[in-house]
Amino acid sequence: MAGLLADSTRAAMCWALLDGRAWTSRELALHAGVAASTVSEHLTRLVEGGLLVEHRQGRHRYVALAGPHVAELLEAMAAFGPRVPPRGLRAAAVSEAMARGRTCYDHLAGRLGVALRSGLGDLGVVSADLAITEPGEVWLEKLGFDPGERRRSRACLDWTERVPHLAGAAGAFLCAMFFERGWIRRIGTSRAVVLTTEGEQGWRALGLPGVPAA
Amino acid sequence: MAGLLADSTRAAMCWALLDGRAWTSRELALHAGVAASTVSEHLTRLVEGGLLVEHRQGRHRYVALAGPHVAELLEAMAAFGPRVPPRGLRAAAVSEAMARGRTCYDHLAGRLGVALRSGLGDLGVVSADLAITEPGEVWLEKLGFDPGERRRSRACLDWTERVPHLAGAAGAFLCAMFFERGWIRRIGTSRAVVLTTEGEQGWRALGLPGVPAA
DNA sequence: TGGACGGTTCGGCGCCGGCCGAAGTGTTCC
DNA sequence: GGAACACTTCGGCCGGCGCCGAACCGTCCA
Repeated sequence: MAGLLADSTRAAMCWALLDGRAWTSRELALHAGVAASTVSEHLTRLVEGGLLVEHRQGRHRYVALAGPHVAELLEAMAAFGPRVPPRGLRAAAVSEAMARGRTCYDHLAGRLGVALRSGLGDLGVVSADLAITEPGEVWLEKLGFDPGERRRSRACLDWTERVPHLAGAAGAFLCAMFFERGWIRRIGTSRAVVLTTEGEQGWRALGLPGVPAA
Repeated sequence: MAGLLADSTRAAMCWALLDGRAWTSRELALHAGVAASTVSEHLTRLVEGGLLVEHRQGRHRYVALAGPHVAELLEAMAAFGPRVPPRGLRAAAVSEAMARGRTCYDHLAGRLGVALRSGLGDLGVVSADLAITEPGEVWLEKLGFDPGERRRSRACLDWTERVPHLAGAAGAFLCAMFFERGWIRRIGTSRAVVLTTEGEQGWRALGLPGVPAA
């Protein structure tokens, strides 16, 4: 089973899927730099292994991570790997952008994610264990969080910061809200995100301390 | 990095080390059914990869898991694997014993571990998020738990039950206490454990509901 | 000071699996 | 209907890696 993630090409594909979107087979082939036939075989194995789910539509085959648990497993494993410094100016810039803030499947990670978590902790919305407190639930509902969703939040080990951050339903909700309100913006098509000026204002308006440096 | 766990021999070795003890190179070779030279190479790679730590003593080389995080990663990955039914009566018996109750590195897992967790939840010792509550802390201290230890408990995804159970300092403390008081006993030299009759009495004496079936 | 023993290093064997290109299937668009 | 396109299947190549046995190095014990 671990063999599924052992291959560098498959790992690259899963890593790309961590942006939470569904990719087409061709896109993954381009991204991974291998032939379409190779990707096809890999995808079949990953789907059979339960790591990915597929969704066929016309002549396209869309694949996505099978769920948040897969994303969390991936980031947890990445936290193990040897911290290889990126080679080249361009790679270093990309790496720095990712470390600053990024999406992790459906929630925020990187320094931005950690800042959000610690801010929520200061506000008393979540406990030190990343459980949502009762006042925190009220606070979230005011923002539009549906209490019918699973109340249980989840910790997700941050790949760059090596610190847990907020995942689960609440993490996904806040990330979506940040996007909707234009508080964060993707850098190109990557997973990296930046806090916009509106985002900084919103950050303060929520009462969150310590606006993260841009 | 994931390649370290991809090989079945290395996986078997790590799996054996999940009992929390330090094994010698020879024992692992016997267990895995490969030559000593092969094990030696595997161990070197696993140690370099940070999954294992070694401790040389005389002509022996003891290896153990590098920490609880490794154990949790292993069980989390095992929870993914296809539930292969064991082949043969003997294998089925072993599997059943493991599912009933076992140690997971330094804490309890299996149905016994899950029963413990839910019992602690009913008592209000831990929250639904497996965080230790304030009354829970008092409760644990009465049993001899050192509050100086990290208060943060950890969730560990149970391999057989697919449900999180109590790991971390509190989980390790309770498991050690159960052993000391003779409430649980290892079956042979395996990770599987059984609740003794003293254990059943103790279970009730603690006020835990639902004594797990023997 | 031998011999037994645990562990390591090295050379070589064999298999597994990732990769590609070519041919084939189904879909969409003109 | 035909052409372009996304994807799949198949055969074959090749590199990597797990495995072993043999030789070697230290440690422990008589």
